[in-house]
Amino acid sequence: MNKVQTTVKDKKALRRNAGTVPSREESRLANEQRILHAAEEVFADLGFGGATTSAIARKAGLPKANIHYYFRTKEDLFHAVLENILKLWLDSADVLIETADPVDAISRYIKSKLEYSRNRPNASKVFASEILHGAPYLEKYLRSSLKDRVESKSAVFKAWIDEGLMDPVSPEHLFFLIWSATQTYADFDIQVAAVLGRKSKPRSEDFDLATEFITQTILKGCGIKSRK
Amino acid sequence: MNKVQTTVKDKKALRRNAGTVPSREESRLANEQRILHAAEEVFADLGFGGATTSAIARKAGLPKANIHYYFRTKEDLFHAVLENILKLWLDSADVLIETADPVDAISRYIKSKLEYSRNRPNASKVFASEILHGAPYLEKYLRSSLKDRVESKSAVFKAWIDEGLMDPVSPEHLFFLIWSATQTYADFDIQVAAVLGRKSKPRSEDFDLATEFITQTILKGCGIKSRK
DNA sequence: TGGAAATCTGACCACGCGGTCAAGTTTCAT
DNA sequence: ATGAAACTTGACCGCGTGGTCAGATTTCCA
Repeated sequence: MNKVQTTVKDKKALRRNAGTVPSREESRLANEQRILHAAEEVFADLGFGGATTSAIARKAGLPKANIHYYFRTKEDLFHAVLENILKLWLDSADVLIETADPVDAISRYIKSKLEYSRNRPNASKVFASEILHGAPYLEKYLRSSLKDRVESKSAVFKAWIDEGLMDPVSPEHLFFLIWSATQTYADFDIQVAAVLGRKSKPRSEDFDLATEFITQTILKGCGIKSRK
Repeated sequence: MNKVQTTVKDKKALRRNAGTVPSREESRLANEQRILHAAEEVFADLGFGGATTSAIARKAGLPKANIHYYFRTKEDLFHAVLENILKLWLDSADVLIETADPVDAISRYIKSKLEYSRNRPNASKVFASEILHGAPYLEKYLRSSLKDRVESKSAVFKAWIDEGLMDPVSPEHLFFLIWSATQTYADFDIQVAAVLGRKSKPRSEDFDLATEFITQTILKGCGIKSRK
């Protein structure tokens, strides 16, 4: 009862002795991640308006008040989820550089977009839902960062066009086509599954076929040629 | 005060004399339409969970209780909106018939899908939002009517493939491509507008360019040939 | 022209929501 | 060892929501 150091009434101390107790910072980060993950799922299922903080808390296995300790308001939490997703979105176009081989670069881009749809469907849905409902939070970002990004990557397409490596298509609309064609397998997975007769989610082989089909159609449709 | 027949305290009677009073049925239908229209807009903006019946009532210019007189619950109203939209969706694939000219039929199909995106963006958004969030109401329909529809129209594509009029692509995935490529101009109009530097909505000329680009890319990408 | 049926609406209600708070417990630098 | 700061959480609150209802008004046809 008075063994000060070794008493076992403290679960944390027990785990610490097993070498598993997280430090303050570790557990803070871990909790934030749990909350963000749970929130992503709930927002994807119910939308911002339909989601409740208590549903998120339940899914994260924490009391509701704890959610509000880490994220002041439901809106703050939603924004944090979106920020997380944006990073993934931005980086994917990095394969598109002027000196790359067009066939190679575009194939990779489509492939990575589809892998994202397969691996992070909830992230894709939250993002889609935000834009669908008028992007009240993201609009600024869309008009600045994304627009700049697209402009700079459009220059790559234009260079390829000048080199005769692809047909003179509108780079912006080509982006819209690639984005929509690939994200539809995440955002509308229920529809895809229904049409293909899958029980719930599209299968792995459906994604493979989609990759093949979209890649071939766009390469051929835009007359994209290899340097080799 | 006792002029029984001609008293003017009754606005409806006044209008009736001007030949404009709607009958009971007319006004019922008119009200239903007003409510459905307002609801479509609010659901598109806020999603099912974010929409409120009083916001819908305000937009329709009717007291909230009246909304509940015509549609018992918010869910009933949402379903009514969806049913309305489904009709439009189903009919659009009618141009795809075996004896048609492939280039012609697919061009028309893409064109009509894009016109729908331009003219009824809110309808498209409500539909998208429902599927995005797991299609709790539409799932049955997706797995039956839509699947049947796609299967029967896939047969048309297969016949064309056998005739050597197009490459041997997966008809289902071709549908996914056409749907996503065209609907993105309604569902993600804010993103399209932002990237193209438009103030709010994409312009008419953006839709024209999109039509041209998508049609050409898919025709060429799938090697679709004309009978002529 | 009477009165049943349909339509309209202001006032109301129970409920669940986002958010707060005070009283704890745990951590950790000193 | 200490105590300030960080974290945890059950209990609570005001508000706006979806939905109800009773009573007034209008329509319509027998």
